Amino acid sequence: MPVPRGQDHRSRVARERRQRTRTLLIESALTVYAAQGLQGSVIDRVIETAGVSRGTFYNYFRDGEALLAALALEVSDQVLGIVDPAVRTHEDPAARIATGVRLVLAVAGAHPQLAAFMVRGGVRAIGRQGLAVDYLVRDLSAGIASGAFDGVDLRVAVDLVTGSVLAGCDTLLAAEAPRGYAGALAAMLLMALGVPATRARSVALRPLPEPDIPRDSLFVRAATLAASPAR
Amino acid sequence: MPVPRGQDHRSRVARERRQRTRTLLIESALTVYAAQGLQGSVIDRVIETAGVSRGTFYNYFRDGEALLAALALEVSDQVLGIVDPAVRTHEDPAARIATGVRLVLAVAGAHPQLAAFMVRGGVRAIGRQGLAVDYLVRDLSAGIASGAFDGVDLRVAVDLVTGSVLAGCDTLLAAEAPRGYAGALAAMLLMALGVPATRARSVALRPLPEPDIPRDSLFVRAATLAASPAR
Amino acid sequence: MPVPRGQDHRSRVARERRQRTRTLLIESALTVYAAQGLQGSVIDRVIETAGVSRGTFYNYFRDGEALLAALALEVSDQVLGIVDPAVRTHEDPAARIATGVRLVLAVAGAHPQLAAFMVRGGVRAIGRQGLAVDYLVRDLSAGIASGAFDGVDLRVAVDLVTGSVLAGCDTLLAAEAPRGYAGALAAMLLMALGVPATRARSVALRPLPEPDIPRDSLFVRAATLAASPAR
Amino acid sequence: MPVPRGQDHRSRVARERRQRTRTLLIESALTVYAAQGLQGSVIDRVIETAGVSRGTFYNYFRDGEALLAALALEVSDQVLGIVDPAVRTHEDPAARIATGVRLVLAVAGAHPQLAAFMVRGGVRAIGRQGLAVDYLVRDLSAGIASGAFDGVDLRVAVDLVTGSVLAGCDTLLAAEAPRGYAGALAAMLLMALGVPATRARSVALRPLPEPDIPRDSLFVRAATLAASPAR
DNA sequence: CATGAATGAGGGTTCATTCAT
DNA sequence: CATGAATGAACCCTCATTCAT
Repeated sequence: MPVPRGQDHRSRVARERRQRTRTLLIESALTVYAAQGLQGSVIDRVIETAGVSRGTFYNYFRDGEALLAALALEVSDQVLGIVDPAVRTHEDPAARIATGVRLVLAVAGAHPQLAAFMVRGGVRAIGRQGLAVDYLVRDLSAGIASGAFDGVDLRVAVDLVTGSVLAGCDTLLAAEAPRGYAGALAAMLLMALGVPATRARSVALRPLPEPDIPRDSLFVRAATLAASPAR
Repeated sequence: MPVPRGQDHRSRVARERRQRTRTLLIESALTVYAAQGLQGSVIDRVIETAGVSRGTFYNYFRDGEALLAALALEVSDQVLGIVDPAVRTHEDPAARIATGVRLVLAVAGAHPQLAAFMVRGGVRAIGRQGLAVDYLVRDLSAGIASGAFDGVDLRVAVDLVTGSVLAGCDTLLAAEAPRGYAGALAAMLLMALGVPATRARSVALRPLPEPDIPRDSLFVRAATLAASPAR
Repeated sequence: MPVPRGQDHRSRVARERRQRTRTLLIESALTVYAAQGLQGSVIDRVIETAGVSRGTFYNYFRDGEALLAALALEVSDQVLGIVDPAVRTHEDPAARIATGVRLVLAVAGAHPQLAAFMVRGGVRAIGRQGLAVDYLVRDLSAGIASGAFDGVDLRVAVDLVTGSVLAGCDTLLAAEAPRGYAGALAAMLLMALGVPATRARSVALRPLPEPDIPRDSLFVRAATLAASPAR
Repeated sequence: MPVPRGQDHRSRVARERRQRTRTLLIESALTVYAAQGLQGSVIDRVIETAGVSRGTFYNYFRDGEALLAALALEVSDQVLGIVDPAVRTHEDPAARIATGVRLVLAVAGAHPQLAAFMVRGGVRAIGRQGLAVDYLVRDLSAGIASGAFDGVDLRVAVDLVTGSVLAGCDTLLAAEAPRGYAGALAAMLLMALGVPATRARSVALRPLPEPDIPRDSLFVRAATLAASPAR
């Protein structure tokens, strides 16, 4: 009669539980930040949404800022996880930019919480140093170097793209985006970068594969949570 | 029924004083919002900066929100007062857009408090309904109607311009803007709108008259206040 | 018809009110510290005792520590104000020490809150640097220099006196002090300092003037407060 | 009905382990109390220092108070175990008092954790009822009865001795004690008790055997623990 | 109208203790 | 018995707003 390796088993179970609670808190945080931005009683609402006690929160995050940082990191990770693989299927810098922009807007459109998080100050949290900007810089630089984006200043281009996408999220959130909004925005960005109109439109409007959002992604789970808070 | 002169005089003086205090509070508010956004003890700092008592504040504004609204209105007014006259000197929609964008960035660059206010949430306060957007819509619509901006969706164009300018303010604020930043941004926006590159650059890089910022404008006075708070 | 100097009057009234509240808080603090020492919910009880709101407390003291510091200073001041004048009526170091010790114990005996405050940690707050110790050092040094306290180490003597007095306060607080307790303690301290027994006793047991405790002293008012908290 | 040996063995081993953990917790408690008094997260630090889980702690002590009580008892026991044997080698009450005082200070000097524990409130925990005071009373009473301490009030004498020793610990802790501090203090105490100066000094300054502090005493082990917490 | 003391709801954080595994 | 996640009461502190003078 084999004895279960109690030690191992116990600690594994504990570790898993810990991870689950941490994730739950981050999901709740997305829900809360999306709903009310950075102001007000963040922690209170997070724990209520998560169905967890006040003390538990502080067992996982030193304070609200730490939570926001963790959330920003997670959001950044997951968005990139969805967007970058599709971006990488292209060699052409213009196609990469267009794909990235369109996919980000697609995800934001499908997950209003993400759009809201970005618009309501989350982007500040991710910051200029955010990974997403690194990827954008990567593709813009390649285009500039290859002559595809002739005479373009990197800094200006980054602001153009990030600023437009953020404003786009706001529009998506307000449900005021016309059909083909994302494609049109991407096309205009390419034109701004010097891509001829015809090509810009053909690249930016070509069919886009559905973004592959995992069933248990942060965004999906947070949406569920928003619909029916734990407890 | 003749009003005694004394009466008249007294009430005029009183009205002027009232107006001065109100203006002082709005200037202080700009200083404070620019310095710390919406977090922390806003009103405390406003009255300290203005050198005015707590009670006085509430004699002029019902609450903090009312102050923010008044500030947003004032900022919007003054920016337009500086920018629109210069914009109106042009008939050409492209020139109008470029001039507007460049001047807004010039003012923001010259007055970090304005840039900070916009970036730190002031834009939310001004809102989409803000006058500035109306003017932008006016010029974009004209360009679309005239065929200058061919195949452009108004909504997308608005987002592109406003988003880029806002991101630009952030860059200016971080003092990371290269020389010619505003012109380059304007040129790219024109290209995005379908203006051919050569023309876009010639329009967007042509010499710009110094923005005419009145000596006693909100921005100038707020800067003074930031340097040496009243009292 | 003379106009009241409104400005002056108003600000004077305000200043007086401010002072009164501050004093009230310090009195309440003495009551509270005496009752429960340094542990537990100090601020809550202070404001309840003072009949004042939470916010008011923080308008006067940055935190509990600042309150304790102010209280310690005040206690130190007032005890010395009562004790030192009587001490100074003597030239003889032995008489000075004996008078000081007896008076401190007399005040502590008459005002259990003072005794409790010292025993419950207030002395830590006053600290070794407290003024009282300075005065003690002054008199001990004089005695050592004059040869009255022959072969005595200052540091050791300070500890002997302060330690004994503190222990004495504890005994007074427990109401276990026999008649003549303070005099007997003072006599033993003089003997420890090398004063011959007969003289020590004659000096330490000679009639002592009643300590002159002002009607509105901290101790008297705190006692009133303890009996019937404001509101 | 013979008990199987295995049973016996197992339970003995278990009992010993239990005892070891309990001791470890008490040692950790000394370390913690010495370092920070009663403020802050006592239990957290105790279990961290002991390298033991939260739950384990509560298997050994009902609550924090029970731990403090156990610690106080243990400290008291061990100090007396070191001091009393040496005291008992003397018949003379004066020698007994002097030896006791000097040894307590010697142990406190050698083990700052002990000094800190006593000063930081441990004495309150040990309380007047503490064994040490019983032993002091024993020797003082004998001296009074024998006429060696003529005209001395027991209560006053107890306060004098305990108060001075406690103040002495504070001085030792601050590392401000001059050479010969303990002897000088003891001599003054004897003089306070009526012992003539010459005799007091000869008794209190005579060579003192090194206190015999067992290698595995609470103090030694706690010091080790402070240097390198378990785990 | 100006003043500034007072208010108290609101939000943040800690830590002794419990309990399922 | 050991473990450590979860708990929540108890505190601490802030700041927009009111109101008597």
